[in-house]
Amino acid sequence: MATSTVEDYLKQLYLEHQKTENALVAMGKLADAMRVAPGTVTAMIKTLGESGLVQYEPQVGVKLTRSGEQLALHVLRRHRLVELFLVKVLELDWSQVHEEAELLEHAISDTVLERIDHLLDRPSADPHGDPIPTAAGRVSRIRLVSLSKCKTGQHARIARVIDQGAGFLRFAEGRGLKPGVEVVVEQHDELADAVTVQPMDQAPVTIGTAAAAKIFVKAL
Amino acid sequence: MATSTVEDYLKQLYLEHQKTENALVAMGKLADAMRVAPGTVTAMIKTLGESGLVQYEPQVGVKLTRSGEQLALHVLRRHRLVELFLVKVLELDWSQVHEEAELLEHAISDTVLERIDHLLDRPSADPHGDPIPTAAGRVSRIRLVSLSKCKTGQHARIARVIDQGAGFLRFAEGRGLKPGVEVVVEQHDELADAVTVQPMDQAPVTIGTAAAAKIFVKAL
DNA sequence: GAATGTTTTTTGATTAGTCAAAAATATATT
DNA sequence: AATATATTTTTGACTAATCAAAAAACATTC
Repeated sequence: MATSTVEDYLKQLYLEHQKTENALVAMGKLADAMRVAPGTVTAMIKTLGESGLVQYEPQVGVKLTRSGEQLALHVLRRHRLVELFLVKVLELDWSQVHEEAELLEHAISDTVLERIDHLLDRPSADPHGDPIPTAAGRVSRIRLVSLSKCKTGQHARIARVIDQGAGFLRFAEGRGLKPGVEVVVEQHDELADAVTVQPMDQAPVTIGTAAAAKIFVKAL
Repeated sequence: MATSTVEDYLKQLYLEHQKTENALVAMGKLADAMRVAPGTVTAMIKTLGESGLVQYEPQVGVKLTRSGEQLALHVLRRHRLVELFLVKVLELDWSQVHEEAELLEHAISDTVLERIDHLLDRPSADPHGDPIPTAAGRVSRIRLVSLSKCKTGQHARIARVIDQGAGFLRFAEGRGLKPGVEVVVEQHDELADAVTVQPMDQAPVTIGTAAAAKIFVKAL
């Protein structure tokens, strides 16, 4: 059985790998993500390499093997199902659930996970719009477009918000910017580095492109 | 913050202390309960003593201090609320929930615990009838009588089953012997070492006094 | 291409939790 | 009481995960 520390390394490695478009993940990046000293990562990655969970290229970086990826996806599945469960059943705020799920993801058995999945009617995304891997370890890879790339006049539906920070999430929710909401891009001004969107039945909001880049939509 | 190992020692110490009618708990007993070598317990108890969580009498035994007890009760509260939650909301079988709760009890935040408590409408007992300590660390101490002490003809309601083993619990459930069920003691034969009870609307069951001793009732 | 800076690895140490086996202590039995 | 048995403590060792700081490797810049 993988310890919860190992599960965290694999999960974080998976997420970094995604972020950097499938390149090897640098040790420093992983150290930051894990909030751990660089030397600790080197040591850990070596042992994960010996267990066949990662492929390690000294001085270059590291990536998951297939079995490491399967394990990472299983952790991610638990994390995301738990998040949705916390929002839907226990009515926590979406800005809180990431932290809670960080703990619970290591303590949920397959039996309980299956019950949650069933209760939520086999959902495919968590409250932030992040896809929930299947029990078999498959992830739907729908291509979405970032709000920061939308043209003026675009009509779309928010599908995903990529920021687990409570601050940003509370802000977004307060302005009506959460998954499921329909929006119209009122104005995208490259020079002003800003996007103005109008969520359905809400006041228009203007946000910088850095913030807009964290919100992904599906064109309508 | 107490590690989950420390939480387990405190919880087990509390339970053993109950079992042995408030005597100091012998190191060997704790070692058995924790499924750990005796020397390990000695070492652990010493450090718990230094943290002021237990009072340790070398060569004699150990018991919780007030602050250790408060912590133990908080763990027990999580454990029992989780058990009830698993049965009521996720519809697990009462014979499974103890094992699951062993894991989850260390991963539930106060926020989540409060939501569960609210959802279940501030329950006072878990699926086995074990009392759920309040958030302030108070436990209701209702005195119940064991089925093994009941006289022939006694009419009573099952209130608690003290055995976390899946085997016994499945057996008991199959025979209608679970908390809430009304029973009549058809016959208590001291010489035969057996008790025959008839659960409401079920066939009568005859069980040995050792088994009957694990079932507690409230006289009606 | 030598000097400077950044990243990664190595080294030596630390903490929590554990075990096996030896030593000490307490309890029972003749 | 003297011996045998059981329990507890001590000792030395191990694993997983971590850090700080020195060393090595790589990258950048003048």
